[in-house]
Amino acid sequence: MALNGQFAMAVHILALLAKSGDMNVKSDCIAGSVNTNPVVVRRLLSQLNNAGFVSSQTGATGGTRLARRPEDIDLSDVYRAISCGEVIGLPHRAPNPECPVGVKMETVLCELQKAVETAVADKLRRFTLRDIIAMVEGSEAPPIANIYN
Amino acid sequence: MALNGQFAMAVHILALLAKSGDMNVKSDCIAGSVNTNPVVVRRLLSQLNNAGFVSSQTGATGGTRLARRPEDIDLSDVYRAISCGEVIGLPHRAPNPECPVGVKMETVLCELQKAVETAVADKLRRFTLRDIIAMVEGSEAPPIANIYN
DNA sequence: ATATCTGTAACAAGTGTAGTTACAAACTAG
DNA sequence: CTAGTTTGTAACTACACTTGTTACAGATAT
Repeated sequence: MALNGQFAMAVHILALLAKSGDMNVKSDCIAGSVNTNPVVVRRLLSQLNNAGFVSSQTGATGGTRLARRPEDIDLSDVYRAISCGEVIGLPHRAPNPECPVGVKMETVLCELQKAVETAVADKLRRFTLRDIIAMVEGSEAPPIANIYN
Repeated sequence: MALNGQFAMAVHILALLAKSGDMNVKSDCIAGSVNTNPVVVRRLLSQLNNAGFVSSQTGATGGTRLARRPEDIDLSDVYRAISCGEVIGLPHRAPNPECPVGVKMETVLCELQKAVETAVADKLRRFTLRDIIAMVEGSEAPPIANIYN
């Protein structure tokens, strides 16, 4: 399974909150849309809260709402806030230290990893939450075409 | 753990083979450098063989060698050949079909996934196996600086 | 006070990867 | 042709990670 199904869920949740404006949305309600358990939602909301994207209230009329404007949240921020796995995973066991190639490969792969991670962040930075809800709302001719640049 | 530790290992192996030229390299030897089990190496070599990157021989003087020139193999090909997981994983459970936002999110996230996957491939395409061994060999001033563009 | 919701801990279940052993098939050398 | 070596692959175990679920304490509005 995907390491970062969490990221997809986070975007889903944030879009939901963005569309709800100032209203407090309950984890039960979110879970209904995402089709999962409320606790799973709250676990993720906890991370989004720490990152300052949302703010939650306990109690009878509690729930969660967006803490920033949708145009001020871009997906690279979200990607960073959610502890996703790395795009290019490095091996668990380090290479044989007695093999000169192996030792060098370790640093090369590490640089490569950073390069790819940067490319992903650059791409995600092009999308704000506002763009996402525009895509969700516009049934015809969504700005999805702009994705490929 | 990382879904695609396999990709890192594939690059390591291919670099090793590239440096060995026409010589057959045994899975035991590769496993020694990567620091893992020969069978794990052979499993991965099997995928690289299917993709046409390497060719193997059984028997006494057997082993594996590169089937193409290092400058004709780029890392996006390798990434595609190795069955890595997706960069952005989509949720296993589909969203609630009765939630209009959820349904729309599914397609938006799918487009987003494709966009990121494309960005990764574009970045990896910039590196051939020849570039990788240049990085491994050059102890000073490797072309790693070129990674960030 | 009571009802309701969040935050978090704890646990079970399912899944995937890595490591390992074992063995058949293929091939070379003498 | 026989003996030795190596690949290719199946089967199994161990480990780690993610998700789903239950349970409950703390906070808050009515």
